[in-house]
Amino acid sequence: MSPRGAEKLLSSLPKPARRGQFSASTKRALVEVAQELFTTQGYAGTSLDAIVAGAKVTKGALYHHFSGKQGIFEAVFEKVEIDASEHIRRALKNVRDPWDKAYAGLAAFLELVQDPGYQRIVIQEGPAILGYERFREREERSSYSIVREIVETVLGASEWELDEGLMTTFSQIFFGAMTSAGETVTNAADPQLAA
Amino acid sequence: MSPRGAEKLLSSLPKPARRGQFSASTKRALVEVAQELFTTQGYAGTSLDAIVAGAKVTKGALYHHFSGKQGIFEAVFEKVEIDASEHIRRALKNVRDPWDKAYAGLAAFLELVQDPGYQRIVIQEGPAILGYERFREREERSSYSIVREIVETVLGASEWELDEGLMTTFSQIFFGAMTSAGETVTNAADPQLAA
DNA sequence: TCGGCTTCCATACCAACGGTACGTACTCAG
DNA sequence: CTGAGTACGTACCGTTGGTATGGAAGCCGA
Repeated sequence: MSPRGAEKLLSSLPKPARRGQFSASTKRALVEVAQELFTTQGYAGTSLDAIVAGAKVTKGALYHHFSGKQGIFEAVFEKVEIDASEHIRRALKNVRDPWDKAYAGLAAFLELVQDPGYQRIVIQEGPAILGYERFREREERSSYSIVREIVETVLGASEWELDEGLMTTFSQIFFGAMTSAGETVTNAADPQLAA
Repeated sequence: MSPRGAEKLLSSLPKPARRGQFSASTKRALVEVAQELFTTQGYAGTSLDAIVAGAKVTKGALYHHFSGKQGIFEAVFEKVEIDASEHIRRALKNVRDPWDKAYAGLAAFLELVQDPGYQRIVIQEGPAILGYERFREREERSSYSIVREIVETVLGASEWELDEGLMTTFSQIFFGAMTSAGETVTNAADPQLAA
């Protein structure tokens, strides 16, 4: 029954759909659909065909804007991280006291790791897809830098002498602890202990 | 043109290779080759054809012993984790003092995360392949349980009153911190600070 | 306004992959 | 000797990521 030949000529009006005037938004549409699918189905479970179908375009469009599957994942990853750091910075906006700031940041972070999108794309699949090096690199430019910032503020407010390298180390360890703590379902005892 | 019938009568005997008497070792051979390839090429970069070629068998054999690609990865993952916990337990064997024990365990763990195999299979690709839940589950049964053990010893030796839930939380956070600390290339300052 | 260049995208197609169906050689209990 | 079960091999399929080709729409200098 060779399925070859007689295709879906009935494809209806192929729809110019999005052309020309929508050209710029095509990229955004692709990223949004990809984010949704990557979050729900995972990276391997999401096919490019599914992405382009959801965005109402074809693979030609995808490969025009991105380098490939990794490329569009990277774009999604970046978007998620940007949203994340914005989320945290919003929570820190109106807090002045260093310790309160640390607490607010921690609370916001714990909210973050609760989000399925962040969890799957950043924590779970990020390292495997981007490679560990690039993953850490990205992380440092977003959430970690915030942690570092807060640690600096807190330690700077105290009267301890602060060694540069020591502070970096402390930030990293504390960041790891926070991630781990966030993973355990946020029971109320955690923040107090971590603090 | 039913391909049924006239098959490859010319199949020649392509080497019985490993049959019958090696039957049990076939599984081990597959796991070993898979471990090597997963470590060097990564999960996605390793094809089943490459694995079975390296083990001198065919896909039929692989699918006889394992449920699929995920199945054989899981076997490799398990092996790596077992080797890892053995590595740590060996380092703890002759140490009696609680604090020395903690230090020895930490040193062994830092050695561990330096190993490319552990790094790639467990840290990097493990979560993405097995899913985060199953990954954590496995982790808890191996390295984490050791941490917990040590923490219990140390805190038990001190004169602090120890709350069960609090100790669990502390163990988890400390475990996260250790992982994070291990990730930063082991500079000599780390162990002292963590202690 | 006309050709050429670039951006943006659709269509057709391919090689490779994971997975399956089925056949076959071997072992062993009865 | 025979039947069931194990341990594979082989051919094949559907889907996938990726590419080659080319066409329509907008700038753009002449």
